[in-house]
Amino acid sequence: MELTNKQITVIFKALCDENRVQIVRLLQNGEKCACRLLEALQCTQPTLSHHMKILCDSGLVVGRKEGKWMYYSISAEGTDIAVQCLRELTKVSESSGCCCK
Amino acid sequence: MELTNKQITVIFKALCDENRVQIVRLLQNGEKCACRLLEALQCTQPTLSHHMKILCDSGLVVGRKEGKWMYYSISAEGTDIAVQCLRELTKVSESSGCCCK
DNA sequence: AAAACATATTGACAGCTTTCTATTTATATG
DNA sequence: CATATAAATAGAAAGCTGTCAATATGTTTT
Repeated sequence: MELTNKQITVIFKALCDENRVQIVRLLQNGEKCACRLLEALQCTQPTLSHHMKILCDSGLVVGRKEGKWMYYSISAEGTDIAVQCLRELTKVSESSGCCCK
Repeated sequence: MELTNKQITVIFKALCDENRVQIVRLLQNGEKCACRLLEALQCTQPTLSHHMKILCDSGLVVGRKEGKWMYYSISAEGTDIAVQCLRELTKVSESSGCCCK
């Protein structure tokens, strides 16, 4: 998995905003309709729509349209990529000196 | 480990900027002096200092002062917290319906 | 076809981020 | 002690982000 610096920022930008973190928490209970999220979120519908776009762009969340409703859920694949990305990015190479370099 | 939404945003804000992602990559090879990072980074010294502050605030990076030099490295503890935080945040509860809710 | 509803898009504005130059603080050296 | 060096801070400018009101798009129902 080779991600550019730019792609990495897109993933983690999703979690840079308190409202979006809250949305992810709400989705931990399973797939939710946008209107349900809106009820829980003290913001307007366009603002929610904006946040959902950023979450979907990051890959952490996926949307599914059903009639006039939009259902969102946490993406297992997307979150696996994010976790692996974070692990690899913060992994210190074995040949690197400890604190005594 | 109970982090607030705000604390979570502070962690991931560190990785929302391409320059900071690049800095973390540079630190994968081990502890580095600020002046070394500056050489590799096409930005001014105050800008680097600003980014290092955000990285340290996130806990992903730690700084160590030695004389007039400042040495930075990836924090094993901080990155473990970040990975665990990301895992927990994106974990879907077992009782949640699949796609058929 | 018209009305109602759910969501997305547009455009505007306030506030935050990134970046720079200039300056300050702290440390080492002649 | 004066000078040089490394890093942090202050202040300002440009650009990005989050937010809203208004509007558009798409879907269902009457």
